[in-house]
Amino acid sequence: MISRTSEQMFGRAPEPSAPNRNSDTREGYDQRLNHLLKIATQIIAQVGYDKASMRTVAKAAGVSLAGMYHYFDSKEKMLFLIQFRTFGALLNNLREKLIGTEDPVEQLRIMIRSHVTYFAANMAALKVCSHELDVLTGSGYEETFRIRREYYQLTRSIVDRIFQKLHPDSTMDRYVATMALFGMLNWLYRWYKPGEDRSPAGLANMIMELYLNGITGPVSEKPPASP
Amino acid sequence: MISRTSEQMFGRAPEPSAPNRNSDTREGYDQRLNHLLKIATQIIAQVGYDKASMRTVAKAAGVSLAGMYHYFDSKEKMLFLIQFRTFGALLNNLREKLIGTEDPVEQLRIMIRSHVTYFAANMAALKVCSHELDVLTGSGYEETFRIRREYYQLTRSIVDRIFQKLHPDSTMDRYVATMALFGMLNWLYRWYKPGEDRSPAGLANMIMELYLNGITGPVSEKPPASP
DNA sequence: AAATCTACCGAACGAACGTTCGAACTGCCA
DNA sequence: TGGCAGTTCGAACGTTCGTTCGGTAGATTT
Repeated sequence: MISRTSEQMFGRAPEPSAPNRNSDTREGYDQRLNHLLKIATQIIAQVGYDKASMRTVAKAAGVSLAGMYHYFDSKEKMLFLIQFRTFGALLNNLREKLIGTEDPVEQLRIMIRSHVTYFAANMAALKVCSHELDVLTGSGYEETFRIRREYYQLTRSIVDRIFQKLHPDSTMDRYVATMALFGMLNWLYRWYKPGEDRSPAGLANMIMELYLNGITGPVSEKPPASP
Repeated sequence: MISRTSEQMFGRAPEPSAPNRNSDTREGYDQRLNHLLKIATQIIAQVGYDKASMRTVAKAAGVSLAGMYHYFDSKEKMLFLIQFRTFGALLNNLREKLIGTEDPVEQLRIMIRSHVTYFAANMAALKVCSHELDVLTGSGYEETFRIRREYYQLTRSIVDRIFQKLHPDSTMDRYVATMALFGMLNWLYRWYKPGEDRSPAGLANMIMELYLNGITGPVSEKPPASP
């Protein structure tokens, strides 16, 4: 495979400086790459990274086995692309939605709603991200880890400010409190099945209520109804 | 392997009816089996089920590759034994500790403390149980699933009674509430590292507080200090 | 002493895996 | 028209895997 690291990372190929070659080629390439990644994501989510062979993915995508290696240096790089894009989108999503809100409790609501919504819309990708967290090695691992750490720190800073505001003297370990939230969220892929009776928006509201008030606390006023 | 299903499942060999053969043989067998399971648990927890080859486990345990199959029908049966024993111990543990307590909130405290304590004492085994949940197939899967379901239903009934007592009109989905708790608990293996500053008992107390009161709720009175 | 049983092992088998190689086919520019 | 770069593929290579087979050593039973 030709070196095109930065394009692969983001799935973009603006490349404004290069001689403006016919964009059909590049667009076709990216479209095909996205298709392969999508299929690979579904299969890895279903059977796990180790049992998802390149042969299986190739067959499901309608490509020869060797053809896969035109798009991916290796199987691990393929997983890297899935995780890098998903984590990146998750982080960007959250950053955008947080703009303009200062109240930390409201920020936390936004964070939970944002995460659950993205999860519900990309269940396979987030399952791969949650379940195959430590498969990557070397620089691939470090690169995804960097995004995850930013996502964590963003959330952690919100949790910190909530405690600072409401319970400045609490001995609660804020690391534990943040990880408990991620536990609720990252475990979703194990049990959540979308259905009429349990919409993503309703799920997000319940997790918000649980994390903010607990199960013995006061029932919070109903948040603005969402469809 | 000779059929000895029930003994293997529980690691016991009472066998009172059989002619009382020299128990050294049986005890030696069970001891060796436990040793192999312990090593296998550590390795699977470290590298995952798929990448933990029978060769690696055999070498680490000081047994030949073929020797492993004197104790296990197959690699999958080996994993089954690990999960079956761990889930079984977890469930029995909880049932015992729940005896004599009626207040559902206190019962939930016991459940969380029991789970976290067992987790801290058997981190590798519980990691294998949380992470390789859907590796087993057929009857092996169903058998472990049965225990997990009992563990869930026991917890769920406690959650139900708490809502019934404190918030009988709440629209909170109790399934979601129960799964959120399991999310907090089952995600522990991803981040918790034992240390002086974060003891298992302290961790259990924090999770209790988070799940009961949330992060905006009232700071609950300090529970009886534990060392 | 002979027969039986348990515990264990070296060596091999067949399958599946990730990856590579050389050759086709395509469309584009000189 | 010729050549070049991008794309795809069949076939193979080397490795690793779970599992099996035949056999040995020692203890126990007959």
